Amino acid sequence: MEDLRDDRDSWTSENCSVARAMDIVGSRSTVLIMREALLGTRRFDDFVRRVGVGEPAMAARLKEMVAAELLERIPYREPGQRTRHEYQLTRKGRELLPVITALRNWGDTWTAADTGPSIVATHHDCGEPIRAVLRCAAGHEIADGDIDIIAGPGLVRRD
Amino acid sequence: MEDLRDDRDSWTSENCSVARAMDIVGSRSTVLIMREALLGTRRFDDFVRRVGVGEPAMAARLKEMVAAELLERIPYREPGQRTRHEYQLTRKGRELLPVITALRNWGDTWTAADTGPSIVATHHDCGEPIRAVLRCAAGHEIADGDIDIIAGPGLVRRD
DNA sequence: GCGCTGACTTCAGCATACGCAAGTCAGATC
DNA sequence: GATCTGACTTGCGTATGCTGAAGTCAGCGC
Repeated sequence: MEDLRDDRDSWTSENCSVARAMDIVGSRSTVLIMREALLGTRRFDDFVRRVGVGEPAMAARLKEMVAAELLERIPYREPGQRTRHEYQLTRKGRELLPVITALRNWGDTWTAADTGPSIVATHHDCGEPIRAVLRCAAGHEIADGDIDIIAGPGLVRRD
Repeated sequence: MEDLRDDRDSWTSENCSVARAMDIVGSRSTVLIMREALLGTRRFDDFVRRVGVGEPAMAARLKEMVAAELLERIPYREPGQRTRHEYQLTRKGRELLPVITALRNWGDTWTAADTGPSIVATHHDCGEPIRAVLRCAAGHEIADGDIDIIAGPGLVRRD
């Protein structure tokens, strides 16, 4: 099987999933909102306070994220309160957890404060810390050089 | 063990590894340059052509990334050519692979073109496709609700 | 029907990111 | 010493992201 890296100029980066993903979650505040949402935050002013971004920016970001279907705007009502709206993660949003986790792992390793990480995600069943790792569909763990890059159905070749 | 999500307002998001990571790799073009670097690209004009960003932006980005120690600027010389410089991944840069992979997985699933993904990373030994997954240090695979969030040494509490 | 509150919106103003076009610069080839 | 080329830099103009301060709006409690 030919490895695409051997002839990098025979194909283009049109139709790149990384680029399309970055068009959606490419800004700093969007990622930090996802971090908070994955920690359970749902309300506008909690997002504002915990992410540390201003109200206008937050309103704009949340609107984008609802449009991108990362979040859903859902009415709720507490007893004796009027109807309000909260922002719940969709499945599409929840599935960004490996991205955020990988980012947190990397940040913990390479940009750590001298005090160490502030929070640790652990496995509920055994208490061991959780990391994002590479694994193949057969269950093997992937070491650094063990990867081939092959053509998918959407590859755009150049000739 | 107390789960920090139960009392989200008792601690702050200062010292957040995700935020610090985003300060370094938070822009679209930085991520796309990392994608190319992980595919083996090393030279200035190859980056310009393959990432699809202009020369001024590329020069600025590469300079930042060298300063952030994601890339190293290394002199090389081809026979009959003058000395030039290429950009090689450092270990710090190479360890962003799980982040990029998680992002590509997510993009393939949720933003796919109708044609399907353009490239697939496979395990060299068995040929199966590779994904970024969550795993705990004891080797268990992590399902969606199986995560606790506990305090790390660097947590900043609010009182 | 008035105040309160959470959830926004509106309005400057600034900083960064990017594009395009053109210019520079160093050194190997001729 | 003129030419060529890869690797940038300079100089614009535009778009996006953010901040801070102030204003709006929809009800529930009184």
